Amino acid sequence: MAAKSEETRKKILEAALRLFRERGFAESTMRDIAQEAKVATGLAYYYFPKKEDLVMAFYVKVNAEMRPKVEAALASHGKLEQKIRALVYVKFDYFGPDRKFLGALSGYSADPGHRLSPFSEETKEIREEGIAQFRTALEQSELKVPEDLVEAMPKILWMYQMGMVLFWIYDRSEGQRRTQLLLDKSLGIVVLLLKASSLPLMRPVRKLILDLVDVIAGEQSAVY
Amino acid sequence: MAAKSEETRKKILEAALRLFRERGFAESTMRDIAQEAKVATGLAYYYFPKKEDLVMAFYVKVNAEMRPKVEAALASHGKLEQKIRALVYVKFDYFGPDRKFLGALSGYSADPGHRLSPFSEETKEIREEGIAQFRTALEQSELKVPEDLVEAMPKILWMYQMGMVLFWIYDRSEGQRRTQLLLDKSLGIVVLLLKASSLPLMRPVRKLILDLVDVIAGEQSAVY
DNA sequence: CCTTGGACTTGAACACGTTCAACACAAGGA
DNA sequence: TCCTTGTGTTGAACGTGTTCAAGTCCAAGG
Repeated sequence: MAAKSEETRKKILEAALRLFRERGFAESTMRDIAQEAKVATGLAYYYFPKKEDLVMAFYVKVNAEMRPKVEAALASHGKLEQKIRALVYVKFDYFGPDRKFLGALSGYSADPGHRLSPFSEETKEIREEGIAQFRTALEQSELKVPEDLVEAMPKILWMYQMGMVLFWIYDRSEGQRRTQLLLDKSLGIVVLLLKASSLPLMRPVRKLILDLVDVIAGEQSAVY
Repeated sequence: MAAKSEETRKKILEAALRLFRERGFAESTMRDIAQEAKVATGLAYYYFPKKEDLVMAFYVKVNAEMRPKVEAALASHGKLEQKIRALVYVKFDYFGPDRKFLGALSGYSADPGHRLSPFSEETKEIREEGIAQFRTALEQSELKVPEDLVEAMPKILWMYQMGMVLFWIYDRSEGQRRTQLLLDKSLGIVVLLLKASSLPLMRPVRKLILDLVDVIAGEQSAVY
């Protein structure tokens, strides 16, 4: 009966997330987690071979739970700027209670070789989904994206979002005011640049940006 | 006799760096290091309370050793673009043999709360020195930097450099061609933007950039 | 009903970062 | 010369992530 197994796995994951939220990631021992789930230490490892895998599972879980909200954000009327803002805020809302716990991990975020990095092979699926959100937002908007930028643009916006989230995670200002400020000040420019990008005059600039995206994105992930 | 103590410290640090280079950071045990230095494990901790402190010491050491080369780079004739490039290359040259070992650590780089992060309180001195290098480069150049940007510009260039170094660390292409490409493609724009920044038309853009720098740099470091 | 194979579960054991109580030793001071 | 003080130095011990040999349990085949 696979259901039983699934049950156990869930029990362990929930115990882990409970402890992570209460005490933080580093402060929660695998022994603690197992005990909280009322199983032997080894069993936690049977389902989650590394402590990191618990985080990975958390990431997948939150991503799934966010999906409806994301769709709602995309379905809402409003200009592109509003939609981008809405997309970012969905993330803030969902990660909100876990901001501190995320901070403990996000050390890894810069290292594309690390499994938990948003740029890693293992997070690829989630990343693609995130990029697709921005593709949809762009398609829905009345904005005319130049042919040569169609592919890269969603990636760029996703990167922009990642920057915001990263900044937000480390933002110690009360209520993360600073992040809001940054978002307010930067989002306008981003959209402005997007609009300006289709000007004929901008052709060389586009070429340049694309080159940069190419160099940066080009196989610059996975195993180190 | 303080000299004896200093001697021991050096012996341990050298053993550590030797092992880090040979096997990598994670693969070198504190026990290994102590043994390589022919001392007890505890003694390594007497001089370097955390394994990280060995890395910190490495960072300080390299920074000091780089200084003459940096000065040479700054003293050389050439346009601003050449100097920036020269500054970046000094770093590549010095960190070259340790690129892999740096990769093992630089997970921390995104976390300003982590001691080893280039944005942390503990690396402040080294960071300031790095920023000063770009200040000098700017002063030496014939470029007229608008008054309101004088303070921020070196910081921006330093950030640009950090980006390049980070990219270089993770660049798995042969001889880090990709990084060279990125540098070639981006440096031109950077300097172009620098020049354009003094145009009267650019005043609002400058204001905006400064606001952004303010938000980002504003106390966004230190203890989490 | 017994057996067998595989999924599931256990707790002890290991390696590594780190801590710490204890000891060694040199330099003054009595 | 003995005592005191402080800097060096030692190795055992602790907590944590992780591994693993040894079960336990159960469904399916005989």
